[in-house]
Amino acid sequence: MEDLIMLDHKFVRKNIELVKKAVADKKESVNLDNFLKLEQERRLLLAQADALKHERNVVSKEISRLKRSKQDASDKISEMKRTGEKIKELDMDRRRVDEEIDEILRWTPNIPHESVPVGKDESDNVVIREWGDKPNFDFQPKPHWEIGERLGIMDFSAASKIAGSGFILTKGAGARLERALINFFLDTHTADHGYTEIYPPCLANEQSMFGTGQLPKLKDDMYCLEGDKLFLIPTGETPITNIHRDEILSVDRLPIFYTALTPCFRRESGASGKDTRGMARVHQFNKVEMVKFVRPENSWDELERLVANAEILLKKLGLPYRVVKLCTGDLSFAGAICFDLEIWSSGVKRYLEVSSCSNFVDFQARRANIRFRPNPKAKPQFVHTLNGSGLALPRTVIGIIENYQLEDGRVAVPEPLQPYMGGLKIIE
RNA sequence: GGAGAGAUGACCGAGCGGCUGAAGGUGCACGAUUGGAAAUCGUGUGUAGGGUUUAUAGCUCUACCGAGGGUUCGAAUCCCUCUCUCUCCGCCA
Repeated sequence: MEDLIMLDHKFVRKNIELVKKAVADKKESVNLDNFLKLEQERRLLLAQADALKHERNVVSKEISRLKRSKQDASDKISEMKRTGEKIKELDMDRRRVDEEIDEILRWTPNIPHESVPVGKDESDNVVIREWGDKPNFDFQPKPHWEIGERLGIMDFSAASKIAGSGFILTKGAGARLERALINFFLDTHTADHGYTEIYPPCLANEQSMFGTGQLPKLKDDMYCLEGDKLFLIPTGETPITNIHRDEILSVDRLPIFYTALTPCFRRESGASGKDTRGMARVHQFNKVEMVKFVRPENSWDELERLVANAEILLKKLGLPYRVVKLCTGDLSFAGAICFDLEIWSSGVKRYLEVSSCSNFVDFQARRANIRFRPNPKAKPQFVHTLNGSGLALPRTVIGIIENYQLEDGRVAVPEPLQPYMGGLKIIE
């Protein structure tokens, strides 16, 4: 993979103002003026080296001809020896410049879609729509950790004994509730929405992490096995999207829809002190992810359907939620646009993000080199990739426990989950 | 973990210092044949970067035979390192 493609050179060069704006709006810091300078230098070095290589190719053929007819070629050989050294120098210079350019491009984020509101952080996100009513209790609703510990279905002290703070342990009906949700989600996506279920590796190498855009920016947010150069995946998006890395997909295979349950590992290093109680923000959690590979012209429609595929789960579960469009400052490095689904949870009295649905357009496809051929004669083109959670588990569990809690501390099981819980209607 | 074999274009597979951007086949596209199809025959068919250009057209140059480095006037071919795959042995859920 010597030639990793981020945003491509030409595009950045020709759309420098657009890229600069994206960098500023996403609050990244990338020196794009330096890019222009280096890019120019690169082209110059390349032209010089190419000219010399051309000469070498021509003369080498001549040497071969002379030798075959038993003629002397020694002055041509010594001339080419010098040319070879010159080429080596130019190539080395160019490689140095390439490395600097790539470093800049590696840190250049995807360009937000024009419809994305410019804003500094989550306070500038825009609520698109809301669904369902927040439950009305005639008692004081409790947070999930109180309910969970009293019912004996969550054990936070055991989890921290085993691994440390920020880890969770569920048991009995609590563990089963999560498993029920997982099955409900996967069954719905595979049976109703046309996704193929995958179970991928949950460790991934550097290249995969780069492909989906976690590297280089999020290096410190991930768990890394130094000795093996592997990362624990922070999301299922990483292994699933990388299934087709470095492939040219035949057009009749598109669109491809995958869904997968994976654990997600996050160091949450910048988040200490936030949501420390309970299971709203933890180092390891399960998530069912949906990933799509589509033709570019379809990706906006596919995004709408992706969001709908996640929303239907919340509707079926009867969890009140809102759909939020992220502003530029809250949008991920790789995203062109992103809708978050946030459920209202009565105990913590907050909206909790349970899904993020993004269109990456061709950004991940470039980095991971995932292409398709629109027709047999056409040049390969980058696909568009999308992904969204459907859904993140611990927070959905929170929503159910807190919104379905009863005054006596028991918890009702939403109807669609009951078959997955062996008919259980109430957790007590 | 030990021993061996291998990695070549969309795919399969030859080549093992110059005449190879790469034989042959499959697939695909176009054409011929057919009432239509199959079969057959013919032609074509890689990717990326630079230059030129209104152009992702054309022309031209360069690079690419797992990745990185080296030897050489010249490397798919020789040498070194790494990664991955397969076979056998050992070990283990």
